[in-house]
Amino acid sequence: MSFSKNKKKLSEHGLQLVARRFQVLSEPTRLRLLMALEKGEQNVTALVAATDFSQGNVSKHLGILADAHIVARRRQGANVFYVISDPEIIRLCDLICSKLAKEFTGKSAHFR
Amino acid sequence: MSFSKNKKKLSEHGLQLVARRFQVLSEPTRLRLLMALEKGEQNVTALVAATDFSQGNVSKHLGILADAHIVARRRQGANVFYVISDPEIIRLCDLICSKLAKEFTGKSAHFR
DNA sequence: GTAGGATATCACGATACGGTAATATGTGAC
DNA sequence: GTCACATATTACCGTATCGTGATATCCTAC
Repeated sequence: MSFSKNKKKLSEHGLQLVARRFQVLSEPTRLRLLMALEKGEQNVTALVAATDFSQGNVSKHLGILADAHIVARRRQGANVFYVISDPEIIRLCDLICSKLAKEFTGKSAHFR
Repeated sequence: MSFSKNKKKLSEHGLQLVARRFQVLSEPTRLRLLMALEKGEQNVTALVAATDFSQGNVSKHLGILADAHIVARRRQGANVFYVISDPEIIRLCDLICSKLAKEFTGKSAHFR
């Protein structure tokens, strides 16, 4: 794993950054929020309604996604709107998803 | 995030599977082992020597990677050889890595 | 059979993370 | 200014995970 197109070796710090990026994507709550954001930009209240998570919890996870530059914040009056700022992340999730689907003979057992 | 090419919604269970897959990739130790395995199939002893992790720790993490079908085990006498069974995972790591590199103005600050 | 190397597993303590509930901060209407 | 709404943050607890050290299992040579 070069983790780099020019085949340079990753430093310890670089490795931790990559690991951290994966970790941000490793929580069902955050993935659910990203799925909700696929429909487009939404404020926190809408995301709370869409996911049935608590407001504080949604806000916390959105903050984590924003810190990782996966979503972007935009304040508009009293509302804060979030939007997916890195669409490639979605392709990445789809890749994992289709990969997992192939690992099951009953492919659609976990999807509907 | 459809997480599926045919745009079907992910069930709760499916979501957890995707999250778990990302979680497996979210540990520096496991990423370092994958980097070592890029050179080709190796047994546990070689991986311990290459990484300076304890033998028990290496074995544990290899087991996690094997459970996720990212690496494959092959027993040969007293030795057990591991090999990357899903090369696409490496491309995925490289993608994240180059993505991170772009987020820093001093791109090569964390790589050498 | 025994001995030794290679690998896996177990028990433990430390640390990190997620969810909840409460509280704080920010914003616009008035 | 006050009030109400929207969002962020904090403190707490429960749980999961990591690394270590010791031990157990597996395999081969003899």
